[in-house]
Amino acid sequence: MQRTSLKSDPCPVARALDSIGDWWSLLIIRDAFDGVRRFGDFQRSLGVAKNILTVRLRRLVTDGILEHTNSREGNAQEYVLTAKGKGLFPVIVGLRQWGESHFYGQKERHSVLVDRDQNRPVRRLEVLSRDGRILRAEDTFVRKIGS
Amino acid sequence: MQRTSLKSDPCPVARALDSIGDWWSLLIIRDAFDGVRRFGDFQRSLGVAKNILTVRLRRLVTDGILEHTNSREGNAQEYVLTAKGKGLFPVIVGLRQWGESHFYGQKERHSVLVDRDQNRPVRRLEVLSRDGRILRAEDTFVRKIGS
DNA sequence: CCGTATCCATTCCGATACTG
DNA sequence: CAGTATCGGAATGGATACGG
Repeated sequence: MQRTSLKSDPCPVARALDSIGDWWSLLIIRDAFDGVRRFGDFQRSLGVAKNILTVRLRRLVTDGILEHTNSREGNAQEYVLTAKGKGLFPVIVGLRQWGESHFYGQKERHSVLVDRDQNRPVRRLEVLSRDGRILRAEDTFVRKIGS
Repeated sequence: MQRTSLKSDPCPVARALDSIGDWWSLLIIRDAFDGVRRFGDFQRSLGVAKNILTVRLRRLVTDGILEHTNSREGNAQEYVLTAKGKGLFPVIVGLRQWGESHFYGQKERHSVLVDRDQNRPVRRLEVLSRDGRILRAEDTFVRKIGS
């Protein structure tokens, strides 16, 4: 039996996770946001086996999240986020802030995402309604379409 | 060799993914946000094998994301999101909106997350600076703390 | 109805050796 | 440097049978 594919799942969350819902992909994407571009740099930064990294990178390229610029003028090839890949920025930020809130003891400090302009931490990620209210899960529901 | 644990990784994203970075956990959490509470309902909704679901639920309870209310007055036990689990709301919304944007053809429609008060779709999730500007990845950097 | 136990196939992952 | 090839152990996933 094969792992169930979620590519055709009606839920957008499921389809998203079909692409990036494994152990390494989101970490690769995090590194990409931090400016990592080369195979060896991903490999050292993540401590992942090279064969695994190869497969993961290939998948991300196939799914249009990374672009493999092989044809740059006479120098090293790179993996760069596409527009689709950059669209995951709020997800990474959300994971980061959730991690900061719940996985560090009182004395243990962690890195912070900083706004370049203001040189201050980024505002906490919130789900907002059209008129700017902060929404919690209880304030929302999923309106199903079609079947 | 065992899978590398990320529990002590310096990066908050990594620690977060150590808890929820597998194929099923985020889908379970999505269902929990949608009001699913019982074992059998998760099982049917996800189509996951029961033994796997058992392990995943136990892990989520251990990590403080779900609470297993066994002691309710003489009736069925339930799995409910804790405060920590509810903190993943922006992440789920981010995944949902990213999935909506990139995995549906022009004619294929999808469900929408709706604000109960206004009965309108929730605002697109954005990363904001302290003064309300919309930040993109290029506008931010990670300030590392300690080593 | 809520799980647990067992079995088996597939996949994942890490280590290492190797190629261009 | 950027992968590919191969190997073995571990984890995952699905099906099914079973117990409370």
